[in-house]
Amino acid sequence: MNKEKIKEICEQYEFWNNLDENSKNKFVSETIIEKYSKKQIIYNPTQKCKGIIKVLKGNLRIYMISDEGKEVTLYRLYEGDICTLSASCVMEEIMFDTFLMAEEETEIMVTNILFLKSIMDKNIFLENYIYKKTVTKFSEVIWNIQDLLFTRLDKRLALFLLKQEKNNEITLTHEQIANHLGTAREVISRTLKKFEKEELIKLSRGKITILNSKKLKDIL
Amino acid sequence: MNKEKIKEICEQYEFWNNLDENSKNKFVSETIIEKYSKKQIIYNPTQKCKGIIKVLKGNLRIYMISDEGKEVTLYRLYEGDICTLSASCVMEEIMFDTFLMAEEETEIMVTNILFLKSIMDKNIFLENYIYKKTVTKFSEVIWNIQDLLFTRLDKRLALFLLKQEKNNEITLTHEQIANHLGTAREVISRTLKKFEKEELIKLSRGKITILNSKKLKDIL
DNA sequence: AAGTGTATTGTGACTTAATCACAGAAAAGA
DNA sequence: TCTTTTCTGTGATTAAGTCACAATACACTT
Repeated sequence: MNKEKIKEICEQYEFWNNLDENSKNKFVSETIIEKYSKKQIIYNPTQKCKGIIKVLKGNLRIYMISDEGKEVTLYRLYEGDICTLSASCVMEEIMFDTFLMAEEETEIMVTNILFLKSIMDKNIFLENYIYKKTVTKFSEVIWNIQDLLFTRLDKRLALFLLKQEKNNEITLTHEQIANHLGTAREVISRTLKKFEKEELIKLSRGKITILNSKKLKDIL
Repeated sequence: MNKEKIKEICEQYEFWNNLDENSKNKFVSETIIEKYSKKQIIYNPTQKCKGIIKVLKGNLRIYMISDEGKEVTLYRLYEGDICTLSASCVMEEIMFDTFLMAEEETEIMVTNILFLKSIMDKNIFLENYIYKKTVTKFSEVIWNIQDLLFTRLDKRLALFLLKQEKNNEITLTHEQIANHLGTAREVISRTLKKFEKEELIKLSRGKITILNSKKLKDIL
């Protein structure tokens, strides 16, 4: 019965109709559902490669770790998204190690990498699908990094607040915001304090209230 | 006779044997050789898409320009390298604009994009080749940016000097070095001056001489 | 050889952001 | 209520980018 659900989701893959009947069946049987709890690491470079992941519930963070131990978030995946970096061992072009963590209670569907490898040699449609998805995400990463390099932090923060806001409220800690924007918590705290002094927002523990979204937009 | 040379180079493409005879001939006839002088812009986003480029001589710089007009170099291509970003219009996944400039006297081979588009729909091997090459370069970009984000400038500069050195000499201006490392000229000048005071290098106009490469390596 | 213009380098002053090191406040748990 | 943990605030310091301009070296003319 679980397999039925898996099959249904697998059939949505663009390359699905380019697989032969045999491969289709094997694909489903080589695909499993896994559940992870908040902050649990799904994949790290010391483990053997995992395979293609599809997010069914929750969200994932893909990040790198520098020599000094600092993390850079490359991107996040949400419900319905596909992760190919967890299958990076089939792409010899990729020369850096990534980590994968569940940010929330998360449910994913994983297709075994050895199986994928075995059909990729015969099926270029699958290979192409993986590379295409990877280009999409890398393009996103490069775009974000250019923003990070060139846009002042107050602008980025203002934009982030406006994007996250629901009913003029953002329920995130400064730590979490810093993590999303790729900076340090203190910097966020200070900038938020500056916004508060200008009466653009009101701060409280774990929550930010937007008081003047017009002026906040002016920062952009 | 020029076409003979072009054909010869085209035959090295990995996807070549996956083209039919007709496409092979058309491919050659749709491929031309172009020459550019130093600092000449080969491609900018306002132009229509160019096509796949192979560098025959010289080198290219691929870069983005921020809203405020600042440049970020994504990567450079040298003899034998292939540029797929100049064909980014066939990859809808790419969401940023890039520029292409000849850094030296440069000779390139360009295959017309409209022709490529027409066979890409029928030929997944070509499509896959382009995506694969793009992943390779993007992987490099992400790697470089992580270095830029996390490694101190003096380290990166020391490494750069050691890499560029020929007979303990580097014949580049501070401006050029800054451009390679993605920073400002003043910062390079100051850091070099610091190195000179520590007697690691000797500075002269347009030239840097390494005096103590051991100590320079210690910085890393 | 002197004069002129351009490219290159040097440097002080200032700003932004990252980092370190705490202190204090708020919430959660026992 | 007391204790512990999480979150926030803030000063001090440092790295790097930015602005503005001075000083030098070289190339080219006359």
